[in-house]
Amino acid sequence: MAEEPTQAEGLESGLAEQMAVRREHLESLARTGQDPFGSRFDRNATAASIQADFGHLPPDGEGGLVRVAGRISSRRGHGKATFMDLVDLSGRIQLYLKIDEVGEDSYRRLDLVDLGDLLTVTGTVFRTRRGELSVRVREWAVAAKALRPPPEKWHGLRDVEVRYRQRYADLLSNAEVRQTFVLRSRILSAIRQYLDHQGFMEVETPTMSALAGGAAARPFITHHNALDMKLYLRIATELYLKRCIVGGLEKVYEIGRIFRNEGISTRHNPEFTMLELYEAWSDYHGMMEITEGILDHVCTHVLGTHQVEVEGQTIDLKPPFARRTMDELLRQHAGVGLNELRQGDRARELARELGIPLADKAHSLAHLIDKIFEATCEEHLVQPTFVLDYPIELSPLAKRQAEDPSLTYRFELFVRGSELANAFSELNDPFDQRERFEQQQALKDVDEEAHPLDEDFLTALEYGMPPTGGLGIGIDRLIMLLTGKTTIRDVLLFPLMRPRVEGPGATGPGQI
RNA sequence: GCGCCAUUAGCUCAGUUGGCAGAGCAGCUGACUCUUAAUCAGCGGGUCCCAGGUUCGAGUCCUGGAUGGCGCACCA
Repeated sequence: MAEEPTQAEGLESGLAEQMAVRREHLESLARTGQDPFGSRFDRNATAASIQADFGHLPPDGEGGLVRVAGRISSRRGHGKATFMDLVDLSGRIQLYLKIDEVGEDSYRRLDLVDLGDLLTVTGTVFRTRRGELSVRVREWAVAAKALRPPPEKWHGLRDVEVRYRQRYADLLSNAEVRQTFVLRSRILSAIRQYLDHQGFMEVETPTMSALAGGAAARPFITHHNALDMKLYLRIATELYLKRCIVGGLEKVYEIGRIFRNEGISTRHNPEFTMLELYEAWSDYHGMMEITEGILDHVCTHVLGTHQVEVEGQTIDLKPPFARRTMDELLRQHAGVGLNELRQGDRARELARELGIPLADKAHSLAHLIDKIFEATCEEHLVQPTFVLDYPIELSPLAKRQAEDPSLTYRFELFVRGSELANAFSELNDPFDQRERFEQQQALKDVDEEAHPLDEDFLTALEYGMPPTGGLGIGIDRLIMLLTGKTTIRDVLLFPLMRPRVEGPGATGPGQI
């Protein structure tokens, strides 16, 4: 071991110096016979369980023996006594180590512990003079040595780029980030629990296929070597799930990853998670009930409240939600109904009047109506609102209304001006479906996202699909709403980032 | 794809009019047996994102680039 800091060390940069110190500590630890990367440790307590089990311990009381493990986040040495904070997923617990109690050798070895190290600890629970529940350590060991210093202990890791690129550093230094992902997991469990109780079965359909249908979006393209064929990553699960309904599975759902080759924004990641469910013998009214049921269940069993706060707005998720037709909303906020928009160039004119920026490509009527709705109505839909009766041009897979063939039995659920769910009574008439596909083919020149014609899906419909309700919920946006986040990247563990170019100045992964 | 903004120590951030690169945390040395953003004394640590340019002199001004954030477009 170096007696004094060498010249070389003195010249090293901050990080290299700190890593060198940690490496020396690791080696010294190994020399004392301790494995700096230990093995299994059977815990009988967590930070939170200690609070729960010994919360009523009197000031002079001494609780039972606990075995806890976690990361050292803070340390306050006092010569022959030391306090440390140990953090696990459940929370934080203070450790108290005194030279008289752990023994001199063990206490000296504490010099080899650095912030960020993972420790296993055995000791009794007591209350400090200041009243804080703590563990009086009898034995301790380094279970894994941290060779890199953790981010700043008080502010945590703030640099958003590093947070997303090195999420592990974000997670280990920001407890609230850990809690967001715990909550996401619980919400997904609750959704599955609710649907399973309603008699739905979870299925898995192909992520790759020769045709990307079920939505209007540009797909990712990949290639299968053995078959030497082009494959698309799915943009929706819809068409496969409906094949399941044809096959008699009656009530199916899939919570799956969807891939869309589109731009990236605070609300868009190239891959995202979508819940789609289909119920035979139901319709879009049934889907409204299920949508309300899912949200009610999650609010009740996960959040414990129906009020969520996002950017200072309070959203009330207590069902039933408002129900408004698209035509009604357009008349109210744009001053023009659907029928009028369909006439001549009215939609295009209005879009221009509203100053809607239109891309260079030509726009289908459906697209223009959608844009006008977006520009005039969406901002008013803050509290949960089902928007009903979408025009047929926007909905090539939805059932046509018997009373008005220009409309479909479809709704979208809006919250805070953005779409959270989309559902319709599924089109089960193979003749109508073929016509709609053909109309989409005609749009191909103006709309590159027009729906492809799926012959096998038509074949399935020809075997007979029962009247069916179908529903899609964007899970990431739901999680954003329920966790109060305004960026999709805050609810995705590993959002897509452009790779760092290697070279001088590059701060790629592993170079924090 | 377009516009605006950001990038300074391991981390969180200051940096004036263009004039020697700063603080807190973390690290190192020492003191301290109930602290909790522990405290006290001392020390080290910089490709100021990269490449050019202007200037006696650039973290600071100009041009180009990289990455990111926000907004727009596309979309869910």
